[in-house]
Amino acid sequence: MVTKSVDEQVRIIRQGVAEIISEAELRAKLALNRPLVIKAGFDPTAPDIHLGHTVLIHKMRQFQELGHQVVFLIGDFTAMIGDPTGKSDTRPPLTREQVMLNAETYQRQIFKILDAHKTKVVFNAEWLGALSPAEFIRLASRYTVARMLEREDFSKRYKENRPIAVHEFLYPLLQGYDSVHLKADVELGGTDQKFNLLVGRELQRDYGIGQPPQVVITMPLLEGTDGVNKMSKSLGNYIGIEEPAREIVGKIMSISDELMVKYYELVGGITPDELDALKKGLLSGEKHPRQAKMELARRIASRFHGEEEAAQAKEGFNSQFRNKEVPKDIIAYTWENPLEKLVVILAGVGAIKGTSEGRRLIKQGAIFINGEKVLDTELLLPPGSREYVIRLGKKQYVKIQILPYPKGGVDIPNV
RNA sequence: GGAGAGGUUCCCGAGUGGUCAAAGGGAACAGACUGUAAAUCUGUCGGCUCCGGCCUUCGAAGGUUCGAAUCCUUCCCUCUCCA
Repeated sequence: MVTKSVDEQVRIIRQGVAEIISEAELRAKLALNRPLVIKAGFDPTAPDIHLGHTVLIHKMRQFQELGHQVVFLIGDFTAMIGDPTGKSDTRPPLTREQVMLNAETYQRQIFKILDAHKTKVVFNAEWLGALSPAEFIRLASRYTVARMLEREDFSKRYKENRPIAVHEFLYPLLQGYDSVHLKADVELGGTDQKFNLLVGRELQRDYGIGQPPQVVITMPLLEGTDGVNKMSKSLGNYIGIEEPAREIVGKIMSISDELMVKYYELVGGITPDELDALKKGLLSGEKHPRQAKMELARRIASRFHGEEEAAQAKEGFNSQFRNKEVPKDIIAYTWENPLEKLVVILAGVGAIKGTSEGRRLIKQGAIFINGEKVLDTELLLPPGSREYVIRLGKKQYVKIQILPYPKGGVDIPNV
């Protein structure tokens, strides 16, 4: 049921978007007062999704809350051809099994944001796989090479004499054909998808779907925790939504203040009014950025792990970093050879990569045993009944108990 | 089919016989400063180390040499241009 006025809807839809092509057309569609078909496509290449992916999903949720029909399209057909975006390494085409497995993961994860009952999940192999070669050629004939080269990615590569594989031209066409098939009213995508989304518009017109072509809405790409590059697994700057709550909280607390506002806007799940209030509060100094960030962290953590875990994560974070307390649940190890070097033990249990790293950390004053800074890189750890609580850097803690030789007889020096 | 360019440490990229574990930048890690902010500054950044060094690395395999990332041979891979 669509209940809100066009103006109200537009205000919510506009939150955080990069571009709407065009807003007038969007208004016209909204004025029809029927649930619109909102399409967003995802490649099932990622085995699990991170916060960056959820930008689109949050936008979908807003549409869903406004009473529209969101369609979560899994590009299983396109994924089996292979990834065409020249930026990444050529990926080996996925097998049917991998695609299905990844698709399942998607479904498990997206419904933490979307309402499963109101979401239509579709696979494009269903119709793309059914296209005959003749229909395929017909589809390819709808677009010219010159127009394809309008795409920034293509034209740049073309000018720079870098290769463009023929099948890469098919990608926008296939994606656009999805819009034809689904009779999409709106297609959502990242800003990097703009060209593809526009092709969908043209194809809809060309095929004549009996309604005005889709409105294109692009969303900004969410920067990762480094604040510079777009969030991606390969860059290691991502926040996975299935990561432990404490990880999510920790990572969000480490982002910059500017980025925090963007996160609020794109994945915070808040209304335009709430966003305005937040910005004002930060500007006037009424709201401390740290407090706002913690609220965001808790918000996001609780979405994926529930209130309770999020609250625990928050508490754990505060006690560790604010009150400088030793966290409660640190990994405990036992070590069976007494009189071993600390660096060897730490490497042995996997807390560090190798003894060289351990020596480096000690030299840099980053290792503490029971609160005391370790100064000697060759320090031996004597056995004892008590566990050593070892801190490495600011974040990492391990507990290690050194077992004495069963027969005894070894001198136990003091630390 | 013909001509040419190139594959260097996590990434980009310099290096064309010894002074090369290999410039510079980025990432990463640590320290200072803090709100575990960000930014900035400093340090580390192949492995091992008795801190003297030792071992392994420059697409792969051989070879020349006292000595090779650098020269030769073969092979694998990537790219461009011409047809």
